[in-house]
Amino acid sequence: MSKNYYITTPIYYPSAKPHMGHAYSSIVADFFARFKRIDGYNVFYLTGTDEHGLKIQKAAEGKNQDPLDFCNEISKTFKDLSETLNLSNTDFIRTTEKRHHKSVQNLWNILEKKGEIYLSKYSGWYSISDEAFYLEDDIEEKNGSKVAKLSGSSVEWIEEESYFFKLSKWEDKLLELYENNKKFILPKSRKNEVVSFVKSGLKDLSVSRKSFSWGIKVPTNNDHVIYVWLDALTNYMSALNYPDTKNSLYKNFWPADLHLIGKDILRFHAVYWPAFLLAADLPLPKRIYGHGWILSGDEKMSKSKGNILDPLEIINEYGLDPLRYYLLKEVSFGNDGNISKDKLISCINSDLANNFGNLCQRVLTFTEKNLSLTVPNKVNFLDDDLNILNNFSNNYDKLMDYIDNQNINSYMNFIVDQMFLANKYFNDQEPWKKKNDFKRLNTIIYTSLELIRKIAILLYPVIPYSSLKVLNIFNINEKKIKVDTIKNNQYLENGMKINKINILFNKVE
RNA sequence: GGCGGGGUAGCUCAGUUGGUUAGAGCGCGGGACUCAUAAGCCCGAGGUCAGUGGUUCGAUCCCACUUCCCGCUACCA
Repeated sequence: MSKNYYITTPIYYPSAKPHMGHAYSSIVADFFARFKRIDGYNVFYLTGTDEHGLKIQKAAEGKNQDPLDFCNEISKTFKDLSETLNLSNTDFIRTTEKRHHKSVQNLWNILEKKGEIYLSKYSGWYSISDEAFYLEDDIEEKNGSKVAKLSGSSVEWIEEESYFFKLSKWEDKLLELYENNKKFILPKSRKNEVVSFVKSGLKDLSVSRKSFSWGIKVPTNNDHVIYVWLDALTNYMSALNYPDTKNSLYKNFWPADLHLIGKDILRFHAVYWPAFLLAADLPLPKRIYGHGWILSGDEKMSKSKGNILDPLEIINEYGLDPLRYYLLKEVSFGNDGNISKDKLISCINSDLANNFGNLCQRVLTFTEKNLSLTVPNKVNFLDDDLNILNNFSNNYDKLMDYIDNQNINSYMNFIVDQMFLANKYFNDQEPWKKKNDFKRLNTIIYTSLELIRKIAILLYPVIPYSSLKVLNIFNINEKKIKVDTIKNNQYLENGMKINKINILFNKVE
């Protein structure tokens, strides 16, 4: 049986240009997608844009534009970002596409037919400027009019006809799901939040709006537009040609293995989405991972603070792979992380240039001078060689486990440890003093080349461009990369001609 | 307010199912080497593991309290 893996990013809301948070989600997802591919999986990696809703409609009106034209423009910036980030996504879905409309309306019809959706009235105190409803407790009387305590903006009583989804009905089933499937929501701290939220009681969810029109129409009542989250979440199935559940994409890839999302949209994915699917009697995704935010310094990036780090600017200045490497290694995955130029530069110089880049350089130059760029023959491993080479086979299962638990940091730590050890190995073996002992010299070089190969393979999901440059030394192209070859200590063919490379990472002064 | 998470070296973070000298990277000080992007390697300085009390032969790790930080507490997404 072939192994399949389906991973998704959130679909991004294109009310403004992409920022570091979008880049982060996408890069992390790309890391897993690429890893699974070199581990022999068929991978479907989906990203896209979520284009409906009042905000978009208003933003378009503000620019005197048709909403779709407006979305076309901004969606393209997200698509461009995918290219810039070197994402290996299989598809890019937009909720304004026909295939998605069909999919959402189908899901709606099922839910309505099953009696999971009913027509009623939504009412409450609404603040137009806050775009939010408030509870009785959250408003107060001021100068004779009702205002929201938090914002002080005036509220009015609004009643609107709306369809409701019977969310309350699924409370126990959801709790059961979280209980039986301990890793359905990760990290654990976020799971606790969701559980306590559901335990506190679920109310039925309003899933249609009459107050604006930019969205997918309720099939049985065109006065209503389907609630953006019911719309948006369904994208994960639309891309697999749902409602055609017989086609190979759907059959191979649904349910998703991993919905990777930011912590701010956890509830929609961990509560509403499984409830919709349960109600429609469809299989549930296997895992929801809510990652943290990328902060600038210690603060949330914001225009007023002037501390926004635009991913495109960073990439222009320092390159893509350094950014990818930084986000994956330096951010404690699951928690909020920091990025600053100083930290990025320090990371580039010490890890990429001085450590790994220089390792490649010293070994290759040495091979050039002493073996005319060929893989040595007559290799005879001693314990010193095997000790370090075997780290990869000895820790192989652990590495797989890290990936399956989204333990990116342990994975990265392993790589960094091997970089240090490889440099130390080369240092301790002092091949420059072994010019009279060819057998030993050859073995040291062979071992060093193997170490570079193994490290580069593990780095492929992290920094694909740079990894491929390194692997090209050994004529290993992208299609030939298989992660399990890191268990092989003699993958490199004796006598094979190898290719020189330029400086891999330039230091930033 | 309620529920949850957290406060570990100058900085960013690991870790301990309780057990002799608490870890890594970066930064800092010193040393030996020279294949290499003056990179790499070795050695070192630096922590009352937030505070107080308790359980225990023994707590950074368990319990209680105190204090500080953060998240969630539903229909903007």
